[in-house]
Amino acid sequence: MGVVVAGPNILHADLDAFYASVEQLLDPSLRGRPIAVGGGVVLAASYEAKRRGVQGGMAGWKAKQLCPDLLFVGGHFREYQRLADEVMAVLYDHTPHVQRISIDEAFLDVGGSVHLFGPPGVIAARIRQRVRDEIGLPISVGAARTKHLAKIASQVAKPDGLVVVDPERERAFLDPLPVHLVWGVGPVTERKLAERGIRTVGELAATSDDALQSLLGRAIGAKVWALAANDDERRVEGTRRSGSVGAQSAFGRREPTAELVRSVLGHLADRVATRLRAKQRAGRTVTVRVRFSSRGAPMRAVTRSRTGDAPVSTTLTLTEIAEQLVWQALADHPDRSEISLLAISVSNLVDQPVLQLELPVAPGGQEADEVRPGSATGSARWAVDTSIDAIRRKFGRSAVGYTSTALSDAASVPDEFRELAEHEL
DNA sequence: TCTGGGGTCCTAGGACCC
DNA sequence: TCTGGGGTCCTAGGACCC
Repeated sequence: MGVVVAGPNILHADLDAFYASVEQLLDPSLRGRPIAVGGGVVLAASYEAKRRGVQGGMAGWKAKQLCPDLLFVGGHFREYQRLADEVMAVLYDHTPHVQRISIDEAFLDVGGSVHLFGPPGVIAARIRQRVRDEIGLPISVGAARTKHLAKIASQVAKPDGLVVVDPERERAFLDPLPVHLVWGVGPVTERKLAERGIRTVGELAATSDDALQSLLGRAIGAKVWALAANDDERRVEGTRRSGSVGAQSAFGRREPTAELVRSVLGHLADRVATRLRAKQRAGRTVTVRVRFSSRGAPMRAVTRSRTGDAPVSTTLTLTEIAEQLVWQALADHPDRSEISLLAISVSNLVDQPVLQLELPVAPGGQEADEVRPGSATGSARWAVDTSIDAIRRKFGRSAVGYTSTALSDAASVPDEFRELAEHEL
């Protein structure tokens, strides 16, 4: 009589060097060559480039230094979305329990599918084959008993591989791996652990929970320890609704003039508010971020936020609040003369159906509170915004809007890239 | 020649309430 | 003439993820 052990029913499927692989798919002359999507900054690098030390997020000039024959290609961002959606459709063919966690990766629970398709390893192989044959992209898959193990397995499987972690071999699989593969261990935590001589997951698991909590903080320490100890109870869920909506823009070193601040924030507020309205959401908290540029030293960013009583989703109101907050942040740092990035984020989201907002002015709503959708100003702004939304749906984003395109020359990333984020996963 | 854009979660201190 | 303890919300900063 043996103990029944759950099978490796959780799959983590992760497209390899996704943007770069799409470019190599679309243009066969790029195959086998070190390429990077982007320019000023590397958004994605092919494996040929990664082998030479090029990494995502790296400055373009640095990547070129490491790999002189690196080829920069502009991104086909709409293709990324389309192809990733096709891949997800293949995943859904094998189970309805798919949790997409980014454009190019997802967890699957195939426990209910084994009677149809065979054991998890067979399902994983089948998925990889179909994605390769039907779409033309390499995808790595990890199969294990928990999400954490499956995720690590897919990382170990890369590029273009499959790793199944047999439930009896989990400890042997985990112990020799480097700590940075544990979810939640980034560069800072990795360094702190290394200072204590902790480099492998096995060493991490052998450290006491208390010691980790005092080293890393209560929550992080407990979480990291639990994962290293192979105690992961998380289930594959549906895709969650996001708790905030934001946008940012980097524009190089600039003096924060009223014109610059107004035009950047107008553009950002337009993007954020449009997305909020499309989701029928609005948020009570507005947060802005200002990144100061400084020569030599690492860049410092500060945030300022304000939580109001009424949820915001109109472009003009969001612009006004953001402007006040940015000037507040600038006033707090009179020594800094140049900034390089502005961001707006709206959180504390609530549902705000269109119908509710189209109701007549609420009693007492005529007062000065411009934020309140029931007020005269709020209604007028809402009406303007929904008209613009409708025109754009019909004729495209550039058909009408609040702000000039003066800044688009300076934009380092095409709007298409930003739109990737606007697509609901 | 520094470093894109979209998110989540945690911490710590303070205000405020009971 | 001193001061409890818990809970919630807000703000700011930071680590981390893709």
